[in-house]
Amino acid sequence: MKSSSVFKRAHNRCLNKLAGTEPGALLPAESKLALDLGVSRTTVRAVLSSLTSTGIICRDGSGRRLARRPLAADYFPEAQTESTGAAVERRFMEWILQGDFRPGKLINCAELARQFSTSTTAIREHLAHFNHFGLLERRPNSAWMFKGITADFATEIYEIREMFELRSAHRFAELAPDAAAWSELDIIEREHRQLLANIDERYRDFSRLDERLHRLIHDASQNSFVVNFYDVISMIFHYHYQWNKADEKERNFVALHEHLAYIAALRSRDLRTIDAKCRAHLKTARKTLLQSIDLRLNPD
Amino acid sequence: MKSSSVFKRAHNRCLNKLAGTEPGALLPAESKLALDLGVSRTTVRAVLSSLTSTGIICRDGSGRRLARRPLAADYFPEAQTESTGAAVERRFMEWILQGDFRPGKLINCAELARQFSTSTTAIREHLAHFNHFGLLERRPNSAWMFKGITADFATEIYEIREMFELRSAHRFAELAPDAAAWSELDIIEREHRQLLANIDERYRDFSRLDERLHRLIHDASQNSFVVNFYDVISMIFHYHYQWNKADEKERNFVALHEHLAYIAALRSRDLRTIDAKCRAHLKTARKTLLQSIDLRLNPD
DNA sequence: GCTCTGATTTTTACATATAAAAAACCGTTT
DNA sequence: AAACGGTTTTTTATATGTAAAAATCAGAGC
Repeated sequence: MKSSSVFKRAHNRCLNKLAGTEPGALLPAESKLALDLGVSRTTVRAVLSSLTSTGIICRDGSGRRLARRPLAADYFPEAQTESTGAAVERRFMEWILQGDFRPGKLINCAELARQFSTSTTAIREHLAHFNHFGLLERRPNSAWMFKGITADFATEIYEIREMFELRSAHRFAELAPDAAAWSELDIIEREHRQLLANIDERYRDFSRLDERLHRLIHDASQNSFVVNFYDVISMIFHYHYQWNKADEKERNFVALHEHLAYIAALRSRDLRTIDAKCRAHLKTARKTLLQSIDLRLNPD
Repeated sequence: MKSSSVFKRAHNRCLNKLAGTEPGALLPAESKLALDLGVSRTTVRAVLSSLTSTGIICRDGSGRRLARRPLAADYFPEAQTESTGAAVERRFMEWILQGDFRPGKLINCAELARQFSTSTTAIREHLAHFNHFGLLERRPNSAWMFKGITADFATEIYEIREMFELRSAHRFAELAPDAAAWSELDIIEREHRQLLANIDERYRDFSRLDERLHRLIHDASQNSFVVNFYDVISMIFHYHYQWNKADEKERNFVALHEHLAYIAALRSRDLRTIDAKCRAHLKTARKTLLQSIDLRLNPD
């Protein structure tokens, strides 16, 4: 059966909205809330009905009013707001990064389903995702083969990444001066400087900023294959950031400066400079990833 | 329940092998046959047991002998050898190419399952494949959106294809002179010339040759992302070949000559010439695809 | 030892079943 | 008539069930 993660997520998001509302105030219409929370009116009604029974809101004719401010205890635990699919993908990545799986290892979904205590249907459907990422290879009527993450895999990914990012950076430089991307670049640059000013406490915030910058650049390619490919990079990086904590502050410090040089190059619109700064940064990023992989496969 | 397409395919392939065997001859061991037919020994035993009961083979101690030559009536119909998944993918492509689906059209899998008379599970699992190809967009808890095949989509694909194929062609030129790919290229070239000699009758065989040449070149990239991307190209082309029959002979004639120039460029190992010939051919191929798309979206 | 076949166990592919969520439908009210 | 809330219908996500196919086990013969 389906877990009610959509309901629970909407419920928590609704509480967040209500936290900024004065008690006694009238709530928006159901359809407005549905649009706002990104779910169907059916789910909104389920949430409102739940909030009524816990006494957070009360009916007033055909409308609803906030009865009291929501408390921390009114929220569903964060873990219950994750959909089964998202949980499978997260757990799978953690599983292959933490367990020691050599490339070539066979993975059967019956066993995985038992280990993750879900159904084989959910496993099958979501492992297909990693098949597309190149992490798994599906062999019909048989077990899946775990293929990476090896140094070769990283090299292949980076070969594509460099092609795509250079192309995207060129496109970025060609954007009209009034394009929204330029002001987003300004904001990102400012956040880089703020992060550098507090590097000692905030160095862990780098990865989110890294994602934002590179995604902005890739978006300029206007090519869905390029944009989708960044999802692969992003996923691989996301999980490896969690693994390799060695010299994290120093690495992020260097990367922040490389980003600033890259941003300046984009602003100059000089393709040669852009290529140079982009390549320099990607080279460092690849080195970091290869280091993480080496650390994981050959822990000292 | 699972269709026995694996069994039926193995059964037909086994009959093909037996057609070249003298009656009375001893069959290979079960495990040898399994390896040969690419299925498990369990399936081989099921096939052999079936062939025994139809009197095509007979037991001889612990071995088996061919009793009579197989007839056309002994084969399972071709349609039954297609797995459910493959059938769903093929039928879906035919459905979107033949029906008039404008980009943005919503597709729900419940309806598709009814139309294709399979289960929603099979539909869901295989539509995910087209999600990865960029033909569909999955919207959680809701219907799928059909995105292409539009002119924009073709342009995006060709942007990537050009990047990947130029890179692969360079790698191809750098292969050692004794690499197997060079002799495969010789064979492909010879087949091009043979096809050109009989262009009037055999022009339809071009698409298979096209696939072989480009796949050979992409393989030289040694990059699984590049190789996998060619699957997308291949699929799009495969279905559009079936659609656009206008000037087919002339188009294939031109393409064959472009291929020969491209092959000669690869042999010269001169990167400039390779780039020129590769670009020229891809430009024509893109034009053909765009024409097919236009023909489909705006039939005269 | 290795290779073969026969029998048993496990896994995969897919159909079916069902709660969660979306969508559609339908009077009311403004 | 557009917006709203109540109700009903349909669809999605996923758990469960099962035939097909793979994998494993076990004994026989060389």
